[in-house]
Parts: sequence; C-alpha cells; structure tokens
Amino acid sequence: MPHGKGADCLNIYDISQLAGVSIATVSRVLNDSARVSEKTKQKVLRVIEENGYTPNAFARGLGLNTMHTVGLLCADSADPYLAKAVCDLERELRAGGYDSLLCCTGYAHETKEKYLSLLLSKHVDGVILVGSHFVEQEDAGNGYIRRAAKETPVLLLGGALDGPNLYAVQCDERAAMRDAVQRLARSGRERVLYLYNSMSYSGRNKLIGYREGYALLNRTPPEGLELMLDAYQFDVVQVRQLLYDKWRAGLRFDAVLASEDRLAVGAAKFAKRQGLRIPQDLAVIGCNNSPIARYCEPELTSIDNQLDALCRRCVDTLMDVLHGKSCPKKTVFDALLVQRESTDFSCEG
Amino acid sequence: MPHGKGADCLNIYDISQLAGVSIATVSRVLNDSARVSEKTKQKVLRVIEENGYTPNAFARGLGLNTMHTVGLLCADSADPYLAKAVCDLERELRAGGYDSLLCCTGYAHETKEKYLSLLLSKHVDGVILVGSHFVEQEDAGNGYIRRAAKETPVLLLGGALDGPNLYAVQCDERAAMRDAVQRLARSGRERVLYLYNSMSYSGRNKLIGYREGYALLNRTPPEGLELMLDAYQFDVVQVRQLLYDKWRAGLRFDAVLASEDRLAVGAAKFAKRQGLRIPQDLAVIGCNNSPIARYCEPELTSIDNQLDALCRRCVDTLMDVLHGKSCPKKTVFDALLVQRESTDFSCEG
DNA sequence: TTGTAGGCGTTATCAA
DNA sequence: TTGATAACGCCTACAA
Repeated sequence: MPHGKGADCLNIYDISQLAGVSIATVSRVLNDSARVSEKTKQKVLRVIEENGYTPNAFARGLGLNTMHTVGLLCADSADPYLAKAVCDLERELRAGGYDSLLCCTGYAHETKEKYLSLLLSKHVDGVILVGSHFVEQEDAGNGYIRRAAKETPVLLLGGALDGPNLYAVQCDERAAMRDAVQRLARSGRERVLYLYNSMSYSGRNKLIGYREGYALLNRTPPEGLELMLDAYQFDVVQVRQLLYDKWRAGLRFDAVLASEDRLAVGAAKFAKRQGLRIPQDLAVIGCNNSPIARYCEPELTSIDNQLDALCRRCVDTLMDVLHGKSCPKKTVFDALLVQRESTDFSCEG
Repeated sequence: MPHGKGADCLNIYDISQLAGVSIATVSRVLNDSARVSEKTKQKVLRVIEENGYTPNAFARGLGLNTMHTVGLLCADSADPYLAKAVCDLERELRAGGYDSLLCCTGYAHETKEKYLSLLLSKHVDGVILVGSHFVEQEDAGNGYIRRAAKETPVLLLGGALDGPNLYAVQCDERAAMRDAVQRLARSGRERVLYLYNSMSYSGRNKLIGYREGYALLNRTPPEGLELMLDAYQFDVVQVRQLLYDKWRAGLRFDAVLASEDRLAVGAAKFAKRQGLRIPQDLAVIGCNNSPIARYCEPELTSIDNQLDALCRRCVDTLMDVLHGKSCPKKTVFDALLVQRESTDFSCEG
C-alpha cells in the first residue's frame, strides 16, 4: 500500500480502504467496467458519495493519454461572429463530454503557428480552427496545420484544406455571393460594389463568387467596384469614411454587397451621410446574418451562412472521428439570403 | 530503466539515453534548475531539439498537481460584452503562462453549479466568473461559489462576493447610473426611463444607482419609469415593441437610460418609429460602450465600464494569488460617460 | 555536477 | 468476482 499522505484530497487508496476492497475494484466501479458484484458496487459508491471523492484528472489523463479536451483556435473571439461559433462549439463539445481549451491567436501567422503547437503539447484530443483565417492561399503557409494533423484530428470551421486527418465544414458563400450579385442585377442594380476586408480562405471565396456573379451575367465587374478595407479590426466610421471618400472622388454604385455585416452597417452609415435612401438609391447586403443586421437602421438584408448548423456538424464530425467512425472529409452547407429592409427585389426581372 | 515501448512519442528516458545522461539531468535542463554544466545542457538541448521532444503534460500535471489552466465560467460567451471579456482574459492569462478552459453555463442556476464543479474536478489553478450573473441576491444561492473557493481561488469579474479565497474586480456602475440620471435631469430631462433586463449583481446595482440619482435630486423616480424586459437574450425589435406599447398606453418619458447598449439600440429604434427626434425629443444612454453603440443611428452615448482594465486587473490579481503575493480582495474602477450623438448636455444647469 | 529511486493517482493486465 | 502489481512520464529529494 504505497500511500502515506494526509493531504486534503483523498485518493483511490483511501476509498478502497474505507470500502474494504482493492483499488482495482474501486477503479472498476468508477468506470463501470462490468465485472463487479452489485453489492460491492453499491458499497463502494456509498463510500465515494459519503466522502465526496473525485478521481484525479491528471492521473487519469496520464493513464489514458487523454483528458477529453479539444482545442479551439480562433483569431479573435471578441469578433461577434467568431464568438458565436466558439460558444456553440463549446456547448456541443461539452454535450459530447469534452472540455474546450480556448486560444485566441490574433491574425499574425507566427502566433497562429506558435499557439497551435502549444495546444498540441497539451495533448488535446482534437483541434478546431474556428473561422477561415488559418488557411493561407499559398499552400506553403499551411504546413503547420498539416503537421498538427499528424498528432491529432484537425477540423476547419469555415475553411477547407485537404490532407490526412483534416476535416472541413463550411458554407458555400461563394455561391451565395454569386447569387446575390445576380439578384441585385436582375432587380435593376447596375453597379454593385463589393466591400471586403479579408483575404482569408472565406474572403477569397466570396470575392470569387462576386466576380462569378457578373461573369454569369456575361458582364465584367464594373471598374473599381471591388473595395477592400485594409483592417481586420475596424470601426464603422472608417467604413463610412472610405465609401464617402470614394463617392466624392467620383465613384458611383447603386448597391453594396459586403463580406460582413459590420461592413454593411458602415455602408448604411455612408448612405445616410451622403443623403442616399436605402434601398431606393442604394441597396445593401451584408453577410453572416448576425444580430447587428437588425440593429442597423434600416435593418439589413444579409447572407446567413448557417453558423449554428456548421458548429453542430463540426463537433459531430469530430466526435465520429474520435470514436473511430468514418466520416466525410468535407461538408458543405448552403447559404440563405435573409431579406430585410435594405433591399427591394420586388421588381426582379 | 523501466522503459520499454516503441511508441510514436518519446519520453524523458529516450532523451536521457540519446544524450548519454540520466533522466534527472534531462529534467533539470527542461526546468533550467541551475546545477547543470553548460556543456551537458547544450548536449541535452540539442538532442531534444533534434528529436522534437516535448514533455508529457499529463505526467507533469500529475507530479506538480497543476497544468497551468484557469477556468473561465461565463453565462453566454456569444454575448458581445462577455465575449470581449473572455477574449481579453484569455490573452492576459496566456501571457501569464496559463491556458483557458472555457465553460458557458447559460443562465440557469443548476447548470452554473454543475459546470463549476466540473471545472474544479479538472483541477484548474483558478476560476474566473465572467460577468455578474453568478452572484445571487439571496446569499444562500452563492454557496456553490464559496465551496469552489475552498479548492481554488475564485475571481469575480463584474460581480462581488465576500469570503475566503474570493476576489472581486468590478466597476462602479451604480455611481455611473446615479451620475447619468443627475446629468440628464440637469440638462432638462424631466422623466428618465430606466430600461433593464437583468437582476444580476450588476443589474441590481445599476437599478439602485438610478434610484439614487433621483434621490439626490430630492425627487422620487417618476411612476412606472422602471421598465424591465423579461429576457436575457432578446432582439432589438422586442425592445422597440415594448417601448412602443408603453408609449401608446400613455407612458411618457424624455430620456432612456439603459443597462446595456443593445437595449439602448432598441430605444433608438422606438424613437424612430414613434417619430421622436434623438436627442431633441428623447435622450438615450446605453451601457458598456460596446461597438454597437457606434453602429446605432444616431451613435449612442454610453457608459464605459472599462472592461479592458477590469480584465487586465482580474488576471493580474489571479497571478498574484497564485504566486503567493498578497492582493486586494476587491478592486473597483470608475466608469466613464462617453458622449455621442444621442445626448445633448450643452444646456446642463 | 550527476545519478538513483520513490512518489504522484490512475488504469489495465494478470492471477487467484 | 476480486486483488496484487506493473505501467504511464515526470519531478525531486537524497546520495554519490
């Protein structure tokens, strides 16, 4: 009986002694691994209950080589969209019996890489890359993700990357943007400005979708209407100013399609300042269908990229992987255009 | 040498063998505990580097009884205010060498209690209760927090509770509300409506502050002007409707003081629908000074409760506790009224 | 300066 | 159905 401390916290030896059985039996009761007589089981359970014993998580982790923890890597969990994702994921993971280790990396490649390996060193059972800011355009920059996947399953929420032990769950925002452009055009909008601020995996796809929209109309996108705000974290006032300056410099447009609702809010602010009526003079469409689409005046039409469903499926997939079930490497959902006051498609051709 | 597996991951024995030293030496190098000759140290470090060895976190946790992890308990990390807090806390904790275990409880007492003990069973080095939704008015409901504090330091961000191993970091929102009422009154507002949706610790304090504001003016708060929205998660449209209904029922007010920016946004929506000009006919003040205060049209005056500073101080305090330094049980910051377009104090008496 | 050996609290493998 | 005992991988007296 190698056990001789009188610490505050009791261990399996204490319980075994109090219950008059061996530690093996206590362990078996704890993990209800069959072979225990109902009588001993009850006795042990009572002792455990009476003394408020909880098995030591570290010791268990050492033995089983897992503490049922998943790493959530996220560029900025204060961003409302990512925050919602993190919250949903955490809930689903907990329902599946896993804790969430949160890690906000910021947008610099170096820290993303550093924090990912930090998570791995904690032996997490899986990693979820929340948002598409982790996948780089030149594949050389994605080595750190592939390397991580050698040690633990990696799920990409909103992004996609092909490789062993990599799984992607995303929404077809490219198609959504394409459709939005076409609908705006059909309802008489001649010049749709595309407003974006990120060239992440998702950002690139949306931009492509915008261009495809025009391509399918057999038109080339009007000159100068792809407008990038050069900041991940920005203020609506910046957006308003950017559009205002462009307008004063002579740029004209009758619709704004934005890669994110906050950008669209900025567009609405611009319209007000410039004296343009929404939607009569300027149609506005945002993306994410976040609560702020409704905070805006007027309320914003927005592309719903089905975050809830994505998160649920993401965790479901991870659980399947961890349980050894086979599961799809890539799952794609459709987006949904939620119409509100900032657009008017009634005269759609 | 009790070591005989050919697994994928090497351990300290492998390294010691490859470097031709004992595991003790390797361990010493790893924890740079002085007594190692520079030469052996370099040799060991090179072997570690070459083989990409990382010490097993579980084993280390078992021995040291810590994995350098802090639990973040939060009612709903999708709430923008709480999300910002979680993000800030995580960053500060990481800077201090600690990981963050996130746990969203929702608003039910039962789950809060359940998840808190779940965190404790993971042997976190500390727990931060993010937001004031954890402290209940009747102290009987706070037993679970006090019990937790017996096992690990508990920090309350935005709330306060007195007891051993409990630390509070908060902002004097009560004073802020009191001052806001007085300033509104002095600038000619006769009937300040107080709009709130939570009776959390913070919620109660703000309400008290509102009443005190009137008390200091030697006036009793106008009848029926304390308006509670009965929902933690709400839509701005609900808020607009609530005010609209009240107005139609004859309730009159010339200012809205809200316990949260989102409620204030709802008030602005109401004003627009009712044809009231902001701030001429209706002044609006929100609380939290969150980004949405600027999304709103017009931009909202808001009480800044200094979340950044609170988070920093909260983690600083925890670090001090963990390092055995003495530190204050309660830290209180002042709030700041950030004036924007929804108020006009120019004619303040 | 370095090495040996025991302990941390489980789980799991064998016997009994 | 139970019990003894060896991992699991690290840290750290204590000894050399």
